[in-house]
Amino acid sequence: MLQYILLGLLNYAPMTGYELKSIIDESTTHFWHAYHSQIYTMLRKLEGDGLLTSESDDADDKLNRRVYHLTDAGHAALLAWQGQPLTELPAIKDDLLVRLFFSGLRDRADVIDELRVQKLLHQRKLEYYEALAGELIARRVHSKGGAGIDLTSEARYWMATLRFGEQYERMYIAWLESVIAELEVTG
Amino acid sequence: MLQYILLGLLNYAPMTGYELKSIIDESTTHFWHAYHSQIYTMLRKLEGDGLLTSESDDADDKLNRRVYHLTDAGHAALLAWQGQPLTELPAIKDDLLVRLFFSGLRDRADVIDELRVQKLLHQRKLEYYEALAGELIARRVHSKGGAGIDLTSEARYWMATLRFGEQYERMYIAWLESVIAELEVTG
DNA sequence: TTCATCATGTAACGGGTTACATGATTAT
DNA sequence: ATAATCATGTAACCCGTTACATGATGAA
Repeated sequence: MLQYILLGLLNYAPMTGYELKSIIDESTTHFWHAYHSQIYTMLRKLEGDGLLTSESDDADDKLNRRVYHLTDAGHAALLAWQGQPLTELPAIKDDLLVRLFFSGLRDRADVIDELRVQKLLHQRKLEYYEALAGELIARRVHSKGGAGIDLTSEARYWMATLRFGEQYERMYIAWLESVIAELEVTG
Repeated sequence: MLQYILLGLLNYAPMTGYELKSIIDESTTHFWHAYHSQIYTMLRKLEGDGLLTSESDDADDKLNRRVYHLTDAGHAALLAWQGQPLTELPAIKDDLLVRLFFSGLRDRADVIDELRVQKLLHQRKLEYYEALAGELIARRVHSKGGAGIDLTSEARYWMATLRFGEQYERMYIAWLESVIAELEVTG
């Protein structure tokens, strides 16, 4: 999956690995994160496969910046991936649910404490998403000066993933509250 | 994480790898799945670490069934894991969100088709969860013959993870519907 | 007898995670 | 000066995934 994220971002503009990492950390990281060690390794691999080219431009650039560009083959690979729609459900892996599943042995108070910490973390994440959505909208208003009609097609999809994040966090918080309430009330 | 699932299940009763796999496929698989190749390998490892013992009982058992038991050290490891509460958010990895994020280049109709397929899959999953919840409740009613008051502490937590699954699917379906609606309406 | 299910393993490969490693530039 | 940030890599380890491999039992 990481390879398609890199191809997808480089389709917007040529970039260095560092820039790719920064953009990922502000966007896809919420549904697909990656370490810089993975990114640099994958960029070299994609270059080897002919999907990218790189230039370590300017002899006077002592930072060894390496700028990657999408090749025609890379663009084709991106389109090919998009042409094969997902027909399965993405799997969930969630440590907290595993822990909760086996919590029959634990002190109820300890379980409640852990759930309360999770609730706080999810509330913070929700606030972060809401701030991000606000920025995206502000940027659009600023560049267009009008009411919210003409999102570019990219921004429309970015907003959709952000709304997912918000609704996911709201669902998670509501669920945590219901579990906490049930554990608190019953003897 | 798999190791704690195995320790947690063997805390209920001694079992074979095959039985563990079957139980996982009906319970934790919704938030943590595992292949049989992983399970058998991990069981051997945990035995090597002294957390489990195994007996390939009965010389007349030609199926080579190997029954695993939790040791005292294994029980202690389970409690130690439970004693260190989660203080981070479990990461999300979701292919569909990656695909949607980069869908600006695609035909809107293709995107809508893919989202509709996802909606169907999530609806099926939701129905599956609802059926499972019904079974859990029926089993409780049957064993107690009365109104829903005395879930064992285990069943209470199992139901909580099931409710998570239901609410997750409902949130996902509602979100898909909103994205589909937005894509259908706008030119 | 043949198929589904029971039952247990190994091997190869790929991807994720942590740690190691180095050095330049910019702001305080 | 010194810390934060920019910038790029390698290596070891662990885990997940797919495929290979074998054989017994029970039901149709």
